[in-house]
Amino acid sequence: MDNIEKVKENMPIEEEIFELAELFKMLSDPTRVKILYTILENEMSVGDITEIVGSTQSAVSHQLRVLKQARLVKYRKVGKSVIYSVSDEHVATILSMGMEHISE
Amino acid sequence: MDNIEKVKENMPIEEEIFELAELFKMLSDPTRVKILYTILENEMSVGDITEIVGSTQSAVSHQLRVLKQARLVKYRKVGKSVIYSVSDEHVATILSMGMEHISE
DNA sequence: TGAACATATGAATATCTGTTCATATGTATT
DNA sequence: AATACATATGAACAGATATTCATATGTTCA
Repeated sequence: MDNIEKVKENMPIEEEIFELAELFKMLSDPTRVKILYTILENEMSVGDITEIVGSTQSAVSHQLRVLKQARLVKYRKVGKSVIYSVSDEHVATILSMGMEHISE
Repeated sequence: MDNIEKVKENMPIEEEIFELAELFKMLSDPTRVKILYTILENEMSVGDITEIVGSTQSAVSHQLRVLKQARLVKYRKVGKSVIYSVSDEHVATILSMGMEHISE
């Protein structure tokens, strides 16, 4: 068996490759990364996230929707506010892996 | 000190956020992910990569350039061929962290 | 040197993405 | 009910991105 066949066999299937790329795509925008860091340890309202991230309310809301669809964040409603948090412990791990990589 | 201030203090600086997003952007395209999986364990010529990835030679070459600029891959020339490999052990870790995340 | 091969590159194009602006929706308060 | 507040949403736009096609560059071998 040559190398090419060996690699082909160990290659994740098309769908996994696609989903993986999709996951990283979620982390490929500075605004989204900031949002995730913001709510990594504390849940936060959209208003607070907006202030911390330093973008507009609309932009933040749009990005929260993207993150929500990817199931990277969850939310609960409290009165007029909507409070977001990271929905998955892996997110922190992946972010710090990445951070470790770039700080070298 | 309120929560907002606390989060702002722990937030990575703008440049780190940007670089981090940039790193993940490299992993946000299926073709690039496939290329990286291909050369994760064995170095491979562009021709072999092209066959494994199942794209065109040109597309693969363009993406290799992107990965090269991000210093995620390195290469050596052997005769007419150029042989690429992953330049950083972290890449494997980040990929499998991501893979672990999606397979749940 | 010339032909064949391997890879890189540039231009063009179609698609995707993030932001902005305006406004809608939903909730609390008076 | 009317107003103020918090968030979401849709359309439009500008910029980015991946692929394709054609071709250039560079290397080997006859």
